[in-house]
Amino acid sequence: MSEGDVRERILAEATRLFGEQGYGLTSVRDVARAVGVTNPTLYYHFGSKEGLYLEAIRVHQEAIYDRLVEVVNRPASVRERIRAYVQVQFEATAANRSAARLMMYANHRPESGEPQVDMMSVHLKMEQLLGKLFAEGVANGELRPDVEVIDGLMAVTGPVILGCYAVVNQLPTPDDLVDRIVDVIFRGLGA
Amino acid sequence: MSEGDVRERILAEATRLFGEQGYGLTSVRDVARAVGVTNPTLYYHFGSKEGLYLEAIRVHQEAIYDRLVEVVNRPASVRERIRAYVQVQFEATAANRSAARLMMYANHRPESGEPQVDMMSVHLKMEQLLGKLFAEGVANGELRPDVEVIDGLMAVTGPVILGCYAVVNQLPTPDDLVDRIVDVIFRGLGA
Amino acid sequence: MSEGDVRERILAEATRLFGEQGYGLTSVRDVARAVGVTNPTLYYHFGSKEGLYLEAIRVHQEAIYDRLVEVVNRPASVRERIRAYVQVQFEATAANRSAARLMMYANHRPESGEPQVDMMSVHLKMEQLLGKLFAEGVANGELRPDVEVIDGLMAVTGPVILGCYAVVNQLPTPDDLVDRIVDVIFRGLGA
Amino acid sequence: MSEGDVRERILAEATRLFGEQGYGLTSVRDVARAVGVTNPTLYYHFGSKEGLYLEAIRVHQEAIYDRLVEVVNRPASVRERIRAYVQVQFEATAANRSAARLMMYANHRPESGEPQVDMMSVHLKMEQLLGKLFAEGVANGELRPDVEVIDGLMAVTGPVILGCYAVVNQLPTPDDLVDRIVDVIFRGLGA
DNA sequence: CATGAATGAGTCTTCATTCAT
DNA sequence: TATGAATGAAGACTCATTCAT
Repeated sequence: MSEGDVRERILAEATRLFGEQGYGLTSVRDVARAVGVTNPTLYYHFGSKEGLYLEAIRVHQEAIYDRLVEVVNRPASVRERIRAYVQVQFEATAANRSAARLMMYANHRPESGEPQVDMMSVHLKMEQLLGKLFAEGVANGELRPDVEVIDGLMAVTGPVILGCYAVVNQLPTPDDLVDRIVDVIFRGLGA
Repeated sequence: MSEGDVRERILAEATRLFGEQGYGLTSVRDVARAVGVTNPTLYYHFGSKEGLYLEAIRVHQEAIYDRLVEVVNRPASVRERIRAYVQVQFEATAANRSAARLMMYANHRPESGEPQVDMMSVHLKMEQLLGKLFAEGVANGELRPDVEVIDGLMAVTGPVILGCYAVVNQLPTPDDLVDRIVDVIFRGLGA
Repeated sequence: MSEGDVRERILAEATRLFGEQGYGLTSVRDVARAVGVTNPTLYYHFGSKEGLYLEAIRVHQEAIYDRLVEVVNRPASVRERIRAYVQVQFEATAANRSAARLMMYANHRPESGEPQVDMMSVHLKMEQLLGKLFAEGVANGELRPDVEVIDGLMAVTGPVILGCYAVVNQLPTPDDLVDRIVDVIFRGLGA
Repeated sequence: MSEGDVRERILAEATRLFGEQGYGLTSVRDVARAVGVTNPTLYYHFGSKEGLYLEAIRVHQEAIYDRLVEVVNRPASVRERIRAYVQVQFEATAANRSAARLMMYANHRPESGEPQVDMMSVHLKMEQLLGKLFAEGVANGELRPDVEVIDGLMAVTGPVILGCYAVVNQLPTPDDLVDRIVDVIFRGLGA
């Protein structure tokens, strides 16, 4: 029907269904039916169920990573950039809950039986991104001089995951969640 | 037949396999074979695949929650108890990686197609646990007076999840991880 | 619980369930659960599912045949006895729809795969019963002299089956159904 | 593969097996094996075991009803048409005993547990068919003026069922069965 | 590009039955 | 008498995948 965007529509439905139901419980026919094409059409475009799954993940991984890179390289204070880093992830999650759920799903995938997604390399890339930011912060005095990458990861990525979890599952979140998180990241809880 | 209650052995193998492979890709026969019983025996004891899954989760939820309650009610400073709270979760994770993986899996489950596990109620109970701790800390001056529950959750639970993720996936973690986390929780990253 | 009538209660529930659901779709556990005993108890009393089925049928076959014998041997006109013969079957059907359904079910059983119930011998016995009645009628001038058994069977048993079918399935039937049937049996439809 | 439409061959074997063994004791695999195709092929064409069963019944219901309509609308006396009505049913039964057995089976089905076949609507349609015939007969003086539909049904359908039962089960029947039945229908048994 | 038809392997689940207690 | 626990066999059904068209 609609020109050559069949591929895109398959990816969109696959993202939605893999995210909603998981890999094992989403059948190739589920996806085909949702798109309105027949079964072999999917195989024509993606080769296998696994290929479709991996491609759906890859597309979204790439999209969000690109946005994070852009944010981290902005000319702004480290605090402002950390804030933007958190915000971008929340916004991306809210904008496409299915895709976000799929990423979470892939991250916490079982250690066998499902397609092995290369989440580690993207984690490392994001770690490098944050690491650079922390180093800048330490250098320009915005951060404590003894802050190491591991500390920053715990302080920043932990709350991000929690927040995304809440958004994906539509749990109530305060309006000023991002500011609260940044505040805690910088000041801690201690008196 | 062999030693050990059959029911317990089924639960143990189910925990392992559901954790390793996920719900959808673990077959009832997988579990039965691992235990060394036949298929209907599982149905005799748990009624269905879903019943087995839910029971496996329930048992471990309960076990860890009980330990957390004990730790939070100890006579010690809030800082020490937060430290113990974090440590208990890491230890439990390391002690039974399969069960921990299963809990993570259930937490990040797809929103349909798999058994609906009541993770929310246990989350709320743990939130209350931490909330009480934070209130104590604010009252006795260990915590900043403006700390609210949401802040504490982000600061504490976020790093806990990240750490458990690392332990479950056997990623390298520093020996002093718990101390680093507590330090960041209390002092933040800011200069 | 209740003394020695366990056997009777099993038979009653078996009759009901076999009648309602058929042999193939009624499980031994269905019956056991309905009675409130465990599975092996049924085996203790009846040896097998097939034994239970056959016994349930036998009991009801016997009961209705005895009543028919009694009716046919009454000192009355042939017409009155045919009327009673029809009425007894309708009454027995209405009194225990489950049992009646079971008898119908057994009669129209598939020719393989289910326990072979000896319906033929009871049919023959009832044929003899009616045959005697018809002979009497021919002899005493109540029936046409050329009436043979086959004619009588068609005229009498056909409507009886139809009527029982209606009663079992709770279809509406006229109040004077029996009289109408007897009238048609004797006078036919022709002008 | 082999000649003949696969769908038709499945229907034929399904009719035979459901008729011979009943619904509950006929497995999908039985049918597939008899046709020489694999299990999912049946699902591809009929969606479910129930769908196959209902379709098999529907096809034969339709076929016989069409023939009865044709017979009843012939230009002939009411008696001749009733004779043809009876004969058609016997012939159809003898021509395809499996299908006839299936129709009987479906008619006397248990009231739960098996697919609900809509036998009632076809019964009503046949009742209308006969009703029209009876009304004609009363109008043109072939039938007694006080004959109502219920009388006719009992007199005609009863013997038809008995006769079909005999044919299906290959019991001995006299050569002039149809004439005997018509004779009894019109003249009754009475002197 | 796309499909209608087909399949081998596997899914969860239930069955009638048994046996030590 | 009755049961708790277990089983081998079979049930209906779905899966990812293929191939001729």
